[in-house]
Amino acid sequence: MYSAFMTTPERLIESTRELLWERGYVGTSPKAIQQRAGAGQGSMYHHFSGKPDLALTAIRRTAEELRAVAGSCLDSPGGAYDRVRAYLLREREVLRGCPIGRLTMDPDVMADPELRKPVDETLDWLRGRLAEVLAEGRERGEFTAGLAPEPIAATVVATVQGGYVLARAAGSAAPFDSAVEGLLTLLAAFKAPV
Amino acid sequence: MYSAFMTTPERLIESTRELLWERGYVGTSPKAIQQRAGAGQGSMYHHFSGKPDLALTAIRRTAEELRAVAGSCLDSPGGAYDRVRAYLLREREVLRGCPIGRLTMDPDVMADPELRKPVDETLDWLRGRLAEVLAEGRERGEFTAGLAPEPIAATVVATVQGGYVLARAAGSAAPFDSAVEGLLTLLAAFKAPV
DNA sequence: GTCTATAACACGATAGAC
DNA sequence: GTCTATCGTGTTATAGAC
Repeated sequence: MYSAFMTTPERLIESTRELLWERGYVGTSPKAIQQRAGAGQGSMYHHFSGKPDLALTAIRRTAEELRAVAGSCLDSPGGAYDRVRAYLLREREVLRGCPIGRLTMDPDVMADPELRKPVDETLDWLRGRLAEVLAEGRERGEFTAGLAPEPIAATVVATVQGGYVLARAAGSAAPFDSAVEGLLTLLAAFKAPV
Repeated sequence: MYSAFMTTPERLIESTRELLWERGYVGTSPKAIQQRAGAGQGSMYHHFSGKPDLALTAIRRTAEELRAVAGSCLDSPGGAYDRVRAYLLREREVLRGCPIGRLTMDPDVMADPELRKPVDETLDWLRGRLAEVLAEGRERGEFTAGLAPEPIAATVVATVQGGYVLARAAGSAAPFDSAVEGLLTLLAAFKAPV
């Protein structure tokens, strides 16, 4: 239940965002959304055409939020290694998983091009942005020439996404932290000698 | 639909394994299982107590299979780096994702300790086995002393699990292959000079 | 804008005939 | 062992009153 100071559509969107994160698209029913939002059925169908419409709005907002947070880590001043490190070590609710990445395992999301698009674009953007930071670092001589920006960027994003999987399986954030630690020591080997 | 030479329970288990892989636990209904298995409702409830029972049987079998395949890569003769490489490069249906890892995003699987156990144990075993191989390689002088087996093992498994996420989002195996390539170049930097 | 009523169907399971 | 019938509930809406 949300504050009465939020409008009904706003409460519906926020409740959908939470449920998509917790239970995915397949596991989230309109009824559950309505109950969490404290809104009736008529209300939901007045503001949105149905479950897909509401989900699309929710996913887009979550995607934008993720871009903003990741972007602020990667745009920060400082060296390339430290910016990647900041992205990897940023505060996370590890056991909840990634609200965007988890949608890739949802068959109904992947089957709908509209729902799928923001998921694809967000992870693609993230990989691209990381590759830019790494390339910049290499050109500035912070990294050795052997560092290939695109594959390493994919490895960084994959480590985070897979870290969530390991953490959720274990019921503990430890494997996530361990995977990130491992990646950072590997990456540190490519720092050019000062 | 399966061969008539498979027993009914066998067809039910195999059909459940496929559906859990494709749609997850929440997205898989008893009806869908029965239809794919070519079995009636009465048949399913005669051989299994219900959806959780059938799912448990299916998950255990899939977990065992994954252990066997991963184990055969990691137990192969040869150097530690090559064995990890063999695990990373083994044939995979990348776009289908990991049949075990995907279950970590399923709320009903995570909520049931019995269903969750094989998922946890499999990924935990995999991390442990990789750590053993890496530790062995370090002791034999194949890797430099700076390589920490446990964190790197977590990074390896996370890269694979996250690689699936990236591939499914992109609708292409390319990001998976890229992430693995990146990890292998990072790992190669820790090979001791010959 | 929000509410209740209703619909047609799916879910997950049980009962009992065959 | 397998089948159909039935059950109570949930799903995803639409209709129409307020």
